[in-house]
Amino acid sequence: MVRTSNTPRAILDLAESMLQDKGYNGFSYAHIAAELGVKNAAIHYHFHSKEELGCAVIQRYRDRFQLWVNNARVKELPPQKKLDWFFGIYTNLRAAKGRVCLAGSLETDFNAIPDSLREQTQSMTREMLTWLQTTLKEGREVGAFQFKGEAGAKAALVLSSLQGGLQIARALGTKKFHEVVEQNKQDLLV
Amino acid sequence: MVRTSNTPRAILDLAESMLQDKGYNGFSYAHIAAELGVKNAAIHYHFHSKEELGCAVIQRYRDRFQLWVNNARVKELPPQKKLDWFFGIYTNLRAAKGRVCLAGSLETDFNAIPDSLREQTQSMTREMLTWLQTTLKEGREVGAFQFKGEAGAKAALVLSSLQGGLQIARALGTKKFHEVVEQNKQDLLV
DNA sequence: TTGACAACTTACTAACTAGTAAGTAATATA
DNA sequence: TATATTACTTACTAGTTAGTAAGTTGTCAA
Repeated sequence: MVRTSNTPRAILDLAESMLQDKGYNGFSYAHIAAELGVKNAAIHYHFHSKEELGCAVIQRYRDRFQLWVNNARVKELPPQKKLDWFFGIYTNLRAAKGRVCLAGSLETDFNAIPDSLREQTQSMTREMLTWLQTTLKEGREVGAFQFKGEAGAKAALVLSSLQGGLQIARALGTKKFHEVVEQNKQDLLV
Repeated sequence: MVRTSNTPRAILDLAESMLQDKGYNGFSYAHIAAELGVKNAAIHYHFHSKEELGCAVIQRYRDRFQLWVNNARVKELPPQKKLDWFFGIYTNLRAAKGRVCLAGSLETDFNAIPDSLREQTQSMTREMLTWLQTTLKEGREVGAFQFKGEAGAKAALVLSSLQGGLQIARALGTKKFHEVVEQNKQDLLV
């Protein structure tokens, strides 16, 4: 058979966007199959179970994130630029049909998803929070940021607000999300 | 038949806690019926459809919130006490088996719920945000709070972070939620 | 040219979903 | 005491869910 397209990747792309759009219990194999123009069983051929597919989506996201933050050029960026990039992830999600972040979607469905997805979600969230904490800490040390208390707590506040901001924007519009981003920046301003 | 209990209320209580636990697509009439020790159809007798039940849950929540914020005694509380009460809503949710707030749950499932629920969610979120904005504004005017920019934007940041904080705590533990609350307080400190 | 293999489709299952129609039993009211 | 009403149960439906088993077809390597 001619392999004109990368089906597993197309499935992952769709699963990721559907997770961000409707949540883990809001989409099915049938939805993915229909969108891709194949049959239900074709999805099962590439991803044995929905649980496996979900895990693969998060794993790919984690890999993408680590690849970026470990990139040599990125590491040399000034703290403000790093933070701008991070905020940009969420701004892009909001621009893409009002998606929410993977972490927010999976944590909200936390008690309705398989164990392995919970563990993946935990790792993903920890990795993002750790990076943000380090970036804020370094930023304050070089005088780029200003905030009271510990970097870990400020990172938790910033991450929570971005995650919640995407959700609130669904009810009250994109303007609310931008207010959250701008207020975060203003609060960090030296 | 003996009416020893208030079934509609028991259904609303269960539906609310299940919404906060598993999301709109994570619970069914069968779950509620089983928990209540009645049959599926008994739930339909009191709430014609799941959509109607969902709306009733949010409406009751909105009524409760408005009753509190419009209470004469509450209105005379100093801004810090008002804010402490508001934070307490979320702290109590976290303590109750790690529930998330209704707004966060419904906004995350926003594209997978009926229209009427979207409208209810919108109203609920607007009402909470409006109250928070007013409280922050008045608090700054009397010198109880300090923050840069407009009260609306700061309110959006605080509300987003509480909502997101409950979710992140599911993955990383209650400590993360408390960090979010304390950082919010510290950032508002005069 | 043959045979292995990848990437599917067809056809199915068991469990669950919201929702309905008709029947039943206890209680309140006339 | 008769009747109406409330609060259910029993029994069902049509649609959807994840998942499986067996068959099909195009491609490529030996």
